[in-house]
Amino acid sequence: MGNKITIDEEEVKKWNLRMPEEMLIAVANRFKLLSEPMRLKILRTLCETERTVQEIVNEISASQANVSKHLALMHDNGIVNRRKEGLKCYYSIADDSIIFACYLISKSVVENLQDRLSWLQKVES
Amino acid sequence: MGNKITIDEEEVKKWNLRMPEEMLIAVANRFKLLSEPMRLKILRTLCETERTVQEIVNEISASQANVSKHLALMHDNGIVNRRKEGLKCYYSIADDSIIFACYLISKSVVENLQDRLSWLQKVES
DNA sequence: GATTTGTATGAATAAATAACTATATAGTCC
DNA sequence: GGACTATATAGTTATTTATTCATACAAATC
Repeated sequence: MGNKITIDEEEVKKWNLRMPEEMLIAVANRFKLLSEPMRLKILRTLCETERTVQEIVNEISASQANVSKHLALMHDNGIVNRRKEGLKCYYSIADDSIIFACYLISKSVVENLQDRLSWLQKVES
Repeated sequence: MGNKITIDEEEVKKWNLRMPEEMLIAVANRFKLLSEPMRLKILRTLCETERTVQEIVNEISASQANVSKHLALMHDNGIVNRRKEGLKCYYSIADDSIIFACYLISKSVVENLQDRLSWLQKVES
């Protein structure tokens, strides 16, 4: 029946606190990982369950080399897990907070679009 | 006393749903905005309250031109507000979900670092 | 051991962009 | 209008990186 995630707003504001430069760069790097549509597509396929490279290649239309490189990058940065089984290599999401961030941003982007649409409708009428 | 933000996990999983290509690109673009340390620094100064360009330039050490460009970019993408008052131009955060995302990712990055540290300590001992 | 299959990697190319310098714009005050 | 201040913009450079093609590696099967 739907688990709830609860977060204290006070805690959110702590992001505001001074943070060493390298921490900030680490955060920026993590965002950079999420800033490519192709990687978001890959992560989306991993939401349901782990997948092999080939499965991902088939789902999204992209070259094997490209998918493999993106997966390697995400693995190096600890946001996906790798599990080898014979020839196949299964990848899965290692960090749920990333999916959460995707959800937040998606929602915000949609709301933004909706606002612009309703504004357009007002202007047109 | 802290307000609580509550989110349904079921809803989070909806990110998983098919999403038109352009939406995905919009989400990626928003992440890209957050993927530069300099922009995170700027956003951080805006967390407390609105600020002028000069105030930001003084707080973080960066050139006026650079700060101005980053602000323009973020304004064009709707994540900061612009308010002119005479010569000065006040910027503020337009989209709180971005701060929330920063919080989430920061937390995850810190935990990740802590894990690596404790792993290192185990190895060393 | 040779072949096949799944995945990774190296080199090359093209595109995006952060930062800098110099300059322009725009509002304020004399 | 002229000087001054705050902000924005143009042009340039250097760096990063997504993608492609070709090839290497590694495990399984024959």
